Amino acid sequence: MEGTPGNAETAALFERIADLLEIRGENVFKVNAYRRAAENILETGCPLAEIRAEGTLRQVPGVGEAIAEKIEELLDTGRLGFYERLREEVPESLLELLEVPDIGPKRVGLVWKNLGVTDLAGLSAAAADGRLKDLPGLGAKSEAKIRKGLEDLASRKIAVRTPLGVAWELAAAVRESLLGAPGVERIEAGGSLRRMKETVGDLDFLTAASDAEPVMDRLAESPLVAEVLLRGSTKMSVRFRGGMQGDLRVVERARWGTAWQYFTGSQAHNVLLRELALKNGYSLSEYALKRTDGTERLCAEEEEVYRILGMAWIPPELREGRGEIEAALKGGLPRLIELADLKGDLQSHTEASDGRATLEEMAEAARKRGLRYLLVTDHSQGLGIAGGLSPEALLRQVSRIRELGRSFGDGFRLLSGSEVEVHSDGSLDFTDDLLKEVDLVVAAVHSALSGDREKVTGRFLSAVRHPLVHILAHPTGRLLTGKGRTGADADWDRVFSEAAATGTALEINASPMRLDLTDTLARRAMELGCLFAISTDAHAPEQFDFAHFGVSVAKRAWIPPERVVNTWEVDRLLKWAREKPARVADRVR
DNA sequence: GCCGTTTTCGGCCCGACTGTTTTCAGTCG
Repeated sequence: MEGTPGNAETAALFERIADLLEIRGENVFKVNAYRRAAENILETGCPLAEIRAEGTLRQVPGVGEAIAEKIEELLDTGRLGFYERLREEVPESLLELLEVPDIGPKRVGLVWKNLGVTDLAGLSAAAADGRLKDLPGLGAKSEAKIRKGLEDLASRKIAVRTPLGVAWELAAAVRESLLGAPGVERIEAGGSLRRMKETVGDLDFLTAASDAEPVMDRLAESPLVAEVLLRGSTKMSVRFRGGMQGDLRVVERARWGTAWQYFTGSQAHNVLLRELALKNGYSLSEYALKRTDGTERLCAEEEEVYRILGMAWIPPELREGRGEIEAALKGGLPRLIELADLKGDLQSHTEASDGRATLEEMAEAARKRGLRYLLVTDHSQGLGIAGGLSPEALLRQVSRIRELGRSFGDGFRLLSGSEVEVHSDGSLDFTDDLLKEVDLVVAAVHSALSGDREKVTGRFLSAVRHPLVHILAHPTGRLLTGKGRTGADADWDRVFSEAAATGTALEINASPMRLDLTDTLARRAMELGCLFAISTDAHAPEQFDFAHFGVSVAKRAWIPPERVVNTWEVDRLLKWAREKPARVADRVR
């Protein structure tokens, strides 16, 4: 590990410690304490170093005396003695065994201590030799399942996590195919898909039906399904073609509320809610709120579950155990942004650069969706791979947009803009004189994102401080699809603080391949007082449909509508844009 | 290891499914 670890690295380290302790056979509550601390550290947007400087480490939920000391050691030295001693005792290569289906920490400990297995190759050999079936608690069937699990893992049939956009489409197709099954009253997807997490582990479907068998049969026979993994009387698991796993649960309609609440998660949210239920004299499960005397209160809708526990219904995007229950109990849930709040879109491309449709087609598509304005932001010349516009081409487009602008009778406004490249020295790809010709400027860093942290941060800072830059496009540059691309490692607290001070909006790019800013970074930016722009980055008319993904990121970041500049009327938006130079001047003074 | 509007000690969410089992452990969510 180089330098001081960030929150994500620290959380990952505590997760590893939890796994290693569990394999060793440590008390499960102690193990869970590390996991809970890891979760909360990961969800905290504020860097641990800063929390420590404020002396409030112990106020992070799940961080007590022992874990706080470990965090301090990590921050001071970049190392953790406790972890280094632990890994000497428990081989770290054992962690890869946890990826195998039907293998958990107990069985890893079992094969390690009894057979001397320390990695996947060793487990494969033991399974092939028939040495697993003689272990206590295992038999021939378990050995066969493990052998199959190892094969599936090796042939990559098992998907890790799937980008939200991909999972979304599969879920819609599955839901559609199950809706017509006999006896089905309602069917919805829950889990991380409903919470709109940027990647989805598996698809969770909940069905209200008088009879579970027909809908299970329907799923089992679906052409989308590659394999049925298990099937009981109310629960079934499948693997879809492509590798995603899916779970189907069937409940009575009268129990829908508790079931959907449970099936939506997150696990951390559910645990907290169930603990709260216990304090109120209830045991909460997917079936009911049960009094200690055994009587049940059924909830047909989620609202009732939350109401009985003394709070308003919590939007799924907030259910991550990040303080939403405390806020709801105090009546302090934020007013979240909704899709209908968006009045315009502030990043779009036409065939002039790398888009697939004309200016007119894009404008028409935006107008049809009820938007009041659209900012056209074709790439600047420096991004040759995307057919960036020359200064002359941009000027031609600006005058064309002004002409077209008069043709919309209903007040729809087509705005001229540019997605201008930020060079490696922090300068922009177009001159100030040219940029003054457009209504709004979106600045983007597309190259050398993985460079030196200080240098990368400097580029973002120059972009944000520029008097003519209004929005910072897809700030981290990460990509979720294909091989993916990790986002830039910058000092985001500095970038966000500067954006807040200069009134520069940070883009939440709604394209499902980007979702950038991420929810946690957006929440940190929110705390630091930033403005945002939720933009689809549409390269074709149908891509305006991406907007709801961006809205969900904003919800997950607890962002209210007034912080999002494209919820504003166009006049206010343009006034804000014109005042950027004055804000920068004030900042420097 | 964490935590407290009954607790600074003694708890720590709840259940389905499978396989190995004479009553339950392990995995998963």
